[in-house]
Amino acid sequence: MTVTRAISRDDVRASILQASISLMNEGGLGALSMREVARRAGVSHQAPYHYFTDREAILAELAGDGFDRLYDYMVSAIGLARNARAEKNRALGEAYIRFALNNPEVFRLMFRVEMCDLTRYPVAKAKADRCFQLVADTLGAGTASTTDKTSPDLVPVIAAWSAAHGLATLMLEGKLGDAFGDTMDQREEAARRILAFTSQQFSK
Amino acid sequence: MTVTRAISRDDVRASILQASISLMNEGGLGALSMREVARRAGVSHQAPYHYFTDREAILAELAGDGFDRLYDYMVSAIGLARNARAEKNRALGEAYIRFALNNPEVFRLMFRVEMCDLTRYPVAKAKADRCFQLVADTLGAGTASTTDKTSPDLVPVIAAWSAAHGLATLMLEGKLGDAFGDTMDQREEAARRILAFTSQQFSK
DNA sequence: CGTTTAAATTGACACCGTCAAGAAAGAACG
DNA sequence: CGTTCTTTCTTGACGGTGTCAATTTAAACG
Repeated sequence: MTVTRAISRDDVRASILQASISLMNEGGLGALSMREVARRAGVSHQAPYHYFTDREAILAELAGDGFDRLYDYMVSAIGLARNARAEKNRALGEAYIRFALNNPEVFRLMFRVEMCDLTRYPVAKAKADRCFQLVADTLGAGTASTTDKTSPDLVPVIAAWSAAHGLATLMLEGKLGDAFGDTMDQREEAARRILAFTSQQFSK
Repeated sequence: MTVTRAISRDDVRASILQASISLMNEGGLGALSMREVARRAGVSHQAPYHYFTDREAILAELAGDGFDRLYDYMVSAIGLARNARAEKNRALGEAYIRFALNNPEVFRLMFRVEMCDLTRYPVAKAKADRCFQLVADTLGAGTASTTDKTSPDLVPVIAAWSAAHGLATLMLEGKLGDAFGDTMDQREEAARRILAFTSQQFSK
């Protein structure tokens, strides 16, 4: 009945994931190789295959974690915001962008289909869907035909989501140059300004 | 004085690029390997290194081509649009998204800094900047403090650009699911609707 | 022609992801 | 205790990659 073991199966799995995370954050997703992960976790180069079917399965797990963290970011931001629709929406967008800027590599991973195709990883997909549902529920809370909950008008929701996602992406990839400063604080402040403008326009 | 040669140096270079393009379009950027490119171009595995310093240099060239094509997309769309600011803006956004959907792989390449860091490829960077300038000039043409051409207010420009870019990205990566249909026409039509909404909101 | 210089090739190295087979270790049972 | 069985891990191999180095081929020039 295996009560106490020096190092449990879960420990190895966790150390593999931990190695993957630090590798991703240090050298980007390109530096996350199966063999280097194994090396860092102190196991043989094949051991990770006993916990993940292949490299993409590890990425899917990391992406899933990312969606969980993004969810927390957004929930807490919504909770803190003043109780007006426009305020909630603005807070949501800011949280989205803050997450992206603070976790660039995992954000990339979460939104690049060729890196891990979430349709093949149901649990990660569920975590992603939970995020999208939260976005839709929050942004769509005051839309025209929202009386029937079954099919709210997705157009305004996706429009707003696109605005936040596009801004996050462009900043992440350095496409906005240093027009808004180069420190993290300056970038976040710029993002806030741009998002405030969008949010204001979208509030009629 | 080398007048006519059976196959010129430029021919080889062009065939290498052509192989790269077809490889990218067939199997994605991951399928674009130095050796496979060489194989397709009918040269040795090392020959491409006489024309491009490394893999990233090829990608930079492809990205540059992409920006040129995007520029053409946008210019022609602006030219066709009715002569009102809102119409031009809408046409610009539609062209942007049409390009992304029609050229997914090169669009990804153009906006992923770890694939080719444009700061290290000045000619490609210039082509990119030309695009961004066109966007800024078009979108910023009627902004509040646009009297002084030196520093127009970038906030509305980037807000609108983000909206289009985010929509393109989300569609490209399949994050919008099949909520808007799965054929190309349906997707484009959906993009038009969403963009129309955004554009309308941004027009006050 | 020979000589010089550029171009292209072959070969090697260190990685990578992953399949396959074997070793080690532990649990179950007599 | 020993034996068997099963799960866990390792070692080894294969074909692929990007790229450096040395070498061969081809072109240009005198």
